[in-house]
Amino acid sequence: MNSSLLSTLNEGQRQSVLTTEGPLLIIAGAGSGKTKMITHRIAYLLESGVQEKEILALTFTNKAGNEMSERIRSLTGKPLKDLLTTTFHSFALRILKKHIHHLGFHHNFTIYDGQDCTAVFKEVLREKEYDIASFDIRALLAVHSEIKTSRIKSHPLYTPDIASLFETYEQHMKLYNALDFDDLIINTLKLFEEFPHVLEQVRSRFTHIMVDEFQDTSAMQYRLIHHLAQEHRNICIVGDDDQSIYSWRGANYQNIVQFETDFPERKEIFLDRNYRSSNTILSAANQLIVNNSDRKEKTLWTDSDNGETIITLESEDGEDEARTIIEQMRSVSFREQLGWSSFGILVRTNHLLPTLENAFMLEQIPVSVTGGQSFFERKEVKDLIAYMRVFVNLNDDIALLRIINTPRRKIGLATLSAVRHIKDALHISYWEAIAHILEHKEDYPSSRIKALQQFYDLIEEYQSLFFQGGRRKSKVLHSLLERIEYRSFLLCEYPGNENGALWRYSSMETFLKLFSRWENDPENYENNIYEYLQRLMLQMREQQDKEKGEERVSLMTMHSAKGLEFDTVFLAGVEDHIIPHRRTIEENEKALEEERRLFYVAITRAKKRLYISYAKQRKVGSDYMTTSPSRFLEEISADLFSFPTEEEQMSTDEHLERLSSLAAFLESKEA
DNA sequence: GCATGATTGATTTTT
DNA sequence: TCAATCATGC
Repeated sequence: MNSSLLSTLNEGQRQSVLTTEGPLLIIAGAGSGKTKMITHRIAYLLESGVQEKEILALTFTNKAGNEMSERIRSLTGKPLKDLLTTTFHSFALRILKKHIHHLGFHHNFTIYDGQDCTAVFKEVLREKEYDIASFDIRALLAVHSEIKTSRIKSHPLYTPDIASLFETYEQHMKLYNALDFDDLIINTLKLFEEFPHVLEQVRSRFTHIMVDEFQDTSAMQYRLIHHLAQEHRNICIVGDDDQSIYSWRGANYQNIVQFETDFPERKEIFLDRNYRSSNTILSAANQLIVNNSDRKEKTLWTDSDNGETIITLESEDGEDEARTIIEQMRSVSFREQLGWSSFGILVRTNHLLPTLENAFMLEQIPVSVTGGQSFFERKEVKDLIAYMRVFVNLNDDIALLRIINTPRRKIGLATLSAVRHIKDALHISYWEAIAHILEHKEDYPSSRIKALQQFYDLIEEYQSLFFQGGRRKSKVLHSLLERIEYRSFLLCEYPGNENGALWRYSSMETFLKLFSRWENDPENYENNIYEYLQRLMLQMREQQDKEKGEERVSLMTMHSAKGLEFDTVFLAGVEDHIIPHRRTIEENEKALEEERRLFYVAITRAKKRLYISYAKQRKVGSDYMTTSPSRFLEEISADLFSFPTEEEQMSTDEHLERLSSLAAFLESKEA
C-alpha cells in the first residue's frame, strides 16, 4: 500500500489497518469511516503477503459483501477472484454443500424461507387435525427458533404438545430435504463440532478473519468463527453496540463481552470521530442514545458545523404526510441543487412503504424501494420459482402445494385432501402420493384422476425438458408459461385490471431475463441449478441492482438503512406505537432500548439535513386511529428542532400541547 | 359434491 | 396487499 493511501486515515483507522496479527476489537461508531477502514485493512493484508483465499470477511448482507469486495478491487486494482466476502449464511451454505451428507441430507437441499416454514407448520397442524386459526404460528415459529438455536431452554408457549408438533415439523423438513435459515448455521456448527476433519479443512484455509456488524451476530455464529479463529487468533471484529437492532433474530451484542473473555490478549480500538453528520444531527443522536442503560459508554464527536436544525413535519394522515414530504423534498432539491439520490426516506414498518411509494409515483419522482415486498417475493415470481423448485426436488411439498392449482386446473380442496390422506398414511410426499393415487385409479372418481394425471404429466414432461435444457433452462420455463397459459390466468385473476395483470406478467419475464443472464454468464458455468436456487433463497429480500444512470429517492425500512447514508433524510411515521413499536412497548425495557437504538441508527444516516415527520392520525385497517409523536422526540432537546412555518418558535412541549388541543377541537367538531 | 368467487381481517424488524 | 373463510354456481 502506498503511503498516500495510508495518510488518508486518522490515527484510529491507521492502527486498525496496521494491526494485522492477533485478535482485534474495533468499536466503530456511526459514520466513523468503518467501511473505509475495513477495505483498507484487507488491502493492506493482501499487500503484506496474505493470500486472497486465506482471508474471510463476514458481512451482514450479501449486498454489503459484494460492495466490499468491489471497493477492495478498485483499491488494489486486482481481480480478487478468491477473496471471500460473504454473509454467515452464504458461508455456511458453501460448507454444507460439500459436507452435509455426514448429517443425512443430500447436498442438493432446498432452503426454506420464513414463509415456507410457516407453510410446513400449517401442514403439520392440518395433518394432526388441529384448528389452524387458533394458533399464533409466527410466535410459535419464533419460539421454536429460539429453542433450536439454544437461545432459551423453555418457553410458556412451548408446551409438550407444541414440542411434539415441531418434532413432526423437523421430520417433514428432512423428508423434503429442506433446511431453514437456522439450520444452515446449526448444521455447519454440528459439522465443525462432530467431524473434526471438516473443521480442520476449513480452519486451515482461513488464516485471517474479519467480522463486520459484529453486534448483530448470534451466539451460534460467534461459535462458528470462534472455532475457526481460536488457533491462529487472527480475528478482527468490528461493531457498535449502539447499533444492535436484530436481537429479535438472535443477535446478541453480549458477544462482544464473550469475545473479550475468549481473546484476553486482544487489542481494542475506538473509532469515535464521526465524519458523516452535522453537529446538530450528531448531538440529537447522542442525546437520544444516552437514555439506554445497557451500553458501552462513549460519545461520538465531530468537527462539523451545526448546520441546519432538525425540522419536524406534522400532517393530518399518512397520505397527507407523503404530500408534505414530497413538497419539502422538492423545495430542498431546488434550493440546494440536489439530485434525487441525495434523499432517503426511512420508516419503521414495511406497511408504511406503499403509501409513500404511490405518492412519489403520482408525482413522477423516481423512487427505489428496499424492503417490503421484494421483486423475488412477488406472487407470480414465487410461482415460477416454485415450478423450478419442484423440478429440482419433487419432494418439495411446499413448492408443490403452491403450484398444484396455479393456474387453476381443477385440483381443489377435496382432491387435495384425498392426496393428503394418502400422504399422511404412508408418510410420503405429495408428489409420491399423487403417483400412488394414479396407480390406484379405480378407487377414485374419474374427474379427479383426470386433473391429477394432467398435472403429473405436465411436471414430468417439463422436468425432463428442464434438465435436458443445459444452459437454456430459461427457454424451457418460458415455454412452460405458455403451455400453462399463465398470462390468460393472470388476466382472469385480475378482472378489469388488464394493466395490473400485464405488469405482473412482465415481472415473470424480468425474472426469466435475470435467470438467463445467470445461465449465460461464463462465471457460472461451474454452478448448477441447485446452487442458483440456494443462492436465490438467501438473496430474495435483497435489493437487486438498480438500473444505472437514473437518480432515485431511496425509500426503505430503518433496518435496511443500516450501513447507508444520505445527504438528507426524512423519517416518516415517527409516532408512538410505530417507533417505538406497540409490541415493544408492551414487552420490556430491553425491547424499548432496541427501538431506541433503531431510531439512533435512523438519525445517524443523515449527513446534512434531517426531517422528522409524524401524522395526527393513521389508517389502521379500514378506520383511522389518533396518534401522537414518538416519545423519543422528548429525549432530544428542543433547540435542535424547528418547524417549517417558523411563524413561532415552539418547544417540543408546547408543540405537543398544541397538538392535543387541536385533536380535542377536531373531536368536538365531529361530535 | 366440488371448484371457484367474494368478502373480511390483520400486518415489526430479515438472513 | 395477502391469505383464510364463507357463499355461490356448475
